[in-house]
Amino acid sequence: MRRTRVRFAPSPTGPLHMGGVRTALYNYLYAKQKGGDFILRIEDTDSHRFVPGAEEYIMESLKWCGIIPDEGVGVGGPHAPYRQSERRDIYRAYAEQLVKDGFAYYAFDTPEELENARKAEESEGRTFIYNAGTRAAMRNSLTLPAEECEKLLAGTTGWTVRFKMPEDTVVQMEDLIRGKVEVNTSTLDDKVLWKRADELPTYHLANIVDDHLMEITEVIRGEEWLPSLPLHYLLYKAFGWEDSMPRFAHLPLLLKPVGNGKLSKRDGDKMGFPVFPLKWVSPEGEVSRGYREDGYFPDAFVNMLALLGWNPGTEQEIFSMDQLVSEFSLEKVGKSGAKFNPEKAKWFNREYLRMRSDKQLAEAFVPILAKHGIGVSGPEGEQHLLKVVALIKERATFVADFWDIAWYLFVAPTDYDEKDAAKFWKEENIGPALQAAEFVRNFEGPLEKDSIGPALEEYIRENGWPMGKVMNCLRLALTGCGSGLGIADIVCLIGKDEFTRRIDAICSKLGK
RNA sequence: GGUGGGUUCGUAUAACGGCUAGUACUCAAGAUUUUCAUUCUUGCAAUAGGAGUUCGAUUCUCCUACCCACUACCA
Repeated sequence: MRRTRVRFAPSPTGPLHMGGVRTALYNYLYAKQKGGDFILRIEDTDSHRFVPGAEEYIMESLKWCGIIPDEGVGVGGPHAPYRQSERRDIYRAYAEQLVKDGFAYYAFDTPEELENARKAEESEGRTFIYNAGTRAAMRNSLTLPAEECEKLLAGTTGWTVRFKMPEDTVVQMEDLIRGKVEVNTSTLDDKVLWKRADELPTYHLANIVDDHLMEITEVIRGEEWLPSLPLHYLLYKAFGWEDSMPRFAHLPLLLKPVGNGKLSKRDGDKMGFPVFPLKWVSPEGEVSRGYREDGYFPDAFVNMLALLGWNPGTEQEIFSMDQLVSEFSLEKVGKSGAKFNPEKAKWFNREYLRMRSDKQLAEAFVPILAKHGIGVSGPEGEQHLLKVVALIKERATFVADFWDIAWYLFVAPTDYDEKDAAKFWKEENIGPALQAAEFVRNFEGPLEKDSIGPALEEYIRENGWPMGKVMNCLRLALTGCGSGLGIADIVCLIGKDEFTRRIDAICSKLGK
């Protein structure tokens, strides 16, 4: 029994999309559950698509999510380097070996020639496939005389090594999620494995070689790789590595919330939700929002992502990372694409916000208060903040909501909502409200909700005033609008002096 | 077009071939509350269509439809 080793192998062509984070997460959960290793490998074999900063972004995203690699770029390990561009010397020999053993050949076709061949087929309504059916008509080491090949190979023209796809053979594969999958090689093409132009392998070769060398036991990746699985099977076979070939699991795709198609950056922009874990600024200066910057807790984000395509088989929805590690199973990963639901993402964050301690939330609130010029100092200030947070956490989805919900506990309103003022600041309400205010001011019991609240209510009831109207009149004075926290709560948190000032302020502003 | 994969309430999903197809989010209504929010209760809402196997099909098989991916010297 081999030690479980899985890898997450993103390409640094841009910011890591939340679907990629989910793939990393599933790999991580699988590895940790089996007591194995999670490896981060960077597949940067496409020199043209390299984007500066993308690799750092990937690492920071995983770190934020708590998906920590045991080995790989950024941490090192026995199979270093883990960046494929730094492993280029390794691949050429493997490509040559395949040629020598008859599983691959050199191809000299120029991009123009390939393009023409494709066009010719397309004009007849077919798709050009470079394989057993067509390779005899192309320029490669199978068709050209040996001397000419020698010459071309020595030249600087960009030739490639292509895999010699067997003719009309059914490849039988096993996917951990989908079961048996069969494909006939006649529909597959002779994939380029290695490029002379930049002396780099393509994904397929690098992937198989590295997975073999790094002793990967399970490959858990996105569904978009399923069509190339037969090629990968055949490569393992050609190398004679069948015995140690990893098992494969192809994850369903993450789909856009409405309509059809996979989740893309555009959807987030259009519908107002992040598609990336962290904020990303492209080299061109284009900004994409991130879950972190939008105020999501990493554990809430991870929890949400874990349930998008996987389910525990029970009705439990809230999982810590440790619980996910012990509960996760590939058997319970679904086969069909999962439409992402931004509302549910918010729900998860709301749940996690409530699970946070008042102390944690208060600490997170401090910087926001500071931004509004509110300082919190001393044990008294902290105690006060704790009380505020305890009161408002049930009403918020994000910590950033705190200010909108409770700003009036820190600063007095400067104006009053016109509609609410017209509704509540009426002659018949003002008198009772001012008397109620006077009652509050003279209240001699402890300034606590459970003490002053019932007393105030009783006072209003005794006088036969309409509770709602009087309370709303007071709320208008205290907050500037007709809805919000309970009056008793507000009084206790702003204190009698401030209470009095606000009552006086509205009287002078709105009259009376 | 070709190849592969997929299809249960709007969404995420549950259901050894066997109860009235369950749960969560959303939405709606009601209760509670001084308002709003919370909370609680209730409700709306699904097996894509058609054959077949079976005593019995959401589940197994086939066909159709639709969706997705792949079809690069990208990953």
